[in-house]
Amino acid sequence: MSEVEPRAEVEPRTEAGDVLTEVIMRTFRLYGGFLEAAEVMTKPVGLTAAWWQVLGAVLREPLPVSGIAREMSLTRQSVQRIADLLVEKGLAEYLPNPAHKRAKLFRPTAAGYQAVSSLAQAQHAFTNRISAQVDVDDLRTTLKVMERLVKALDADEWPPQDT
Amino acid sequence: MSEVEPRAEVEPRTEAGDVLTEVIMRTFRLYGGFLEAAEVMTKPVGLTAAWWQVLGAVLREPLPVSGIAREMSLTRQSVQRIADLLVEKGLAEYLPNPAHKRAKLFRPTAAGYQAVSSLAQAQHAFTNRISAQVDVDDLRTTLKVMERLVKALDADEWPPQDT
DNA sequence: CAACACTTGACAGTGTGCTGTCAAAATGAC
DNA sequence: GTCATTTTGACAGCACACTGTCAAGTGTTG
Repeated sequence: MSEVEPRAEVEPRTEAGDVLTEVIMRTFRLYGGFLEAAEVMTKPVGLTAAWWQVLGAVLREPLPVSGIAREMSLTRQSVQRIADLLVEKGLAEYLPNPAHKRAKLFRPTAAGYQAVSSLAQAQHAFTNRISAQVDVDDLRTTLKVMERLVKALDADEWPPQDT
Repeated sequence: MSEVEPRAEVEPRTEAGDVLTEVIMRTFRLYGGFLEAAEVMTKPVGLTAAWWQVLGAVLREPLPVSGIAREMSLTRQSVQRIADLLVEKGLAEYLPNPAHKRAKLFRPTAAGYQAVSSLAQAQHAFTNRISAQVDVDDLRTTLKVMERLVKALDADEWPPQDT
């Protein structure tokens, strides 16, 4: 066929690539929609989506702030701010950490547990309601594809070609 | 069957609901991943993901800031800030609007067009690369499901039951 | 034309996440 | 035990999107 032209090489847009572009746009819309739904759910309980997430990370066992950040791949600083707010609102508390003098353990209070468990209710109602409107097998396929995509993205540190 | 117990009614967690919960978590991860990819792509061009989005909205025809905001369901204020920055960087400009004295028309400059078109290249390379790692039919199914979910979310303004 | 409602840009403030820097505490190597 | 490295919390600053308020401009209606 024709020779390679290394400079003017125009990327040819595959069909799969076009579908993925559409998927990406839906991902953004869904992200917004799910976030909004989370805010609707959390409002009556007096939380925000972010607080819910942080509180949810320490339901099973207390963790230092930096540990929470690591577990959900956020920065210490973001989690710290929210954790302080949660303590201020009485939904969580800091415990002395026998293993580390600075890194106090973070844990929900009774009020915190109660808020989260009532949110779990709302969340199940929500996911049941929405998922009832799609084919379950297709939904499983979707989950499988999304897992593949997450993996592909993680592996795609955009290796600068052949270096 | 058993009578209705309107108060203590515990939501029973359907299987589809559980799958959707997983899908939601992947949605958040993918959102983060795609956003990061966009930032990697835009950095060499001197843009950010948000700037790209705003610039992309006026490729075909100039629009006032409020029109852009409306088209991409953002607030006027967010778009205004970015539009001002883009003008400051010489990537876009304001034109007098014959139809409205205050609402100037926003449009990319030649430099802006060039930046966006080079980004289109990078974006195609990216989507081709990633989409090659999943089954195309499954990807189409995913798109279909996501469209259904977007629709379901939009319709789910959480109508307070029967009011 | 006058009075009204709506749109628009400007300005101020909030929430969420990020990066960067610093010092104290903990850890690991020697 | 000592010293360099890493982890951690605290503090400061930035990007992005939001809400709310105000005045100027536009349009609609009587």
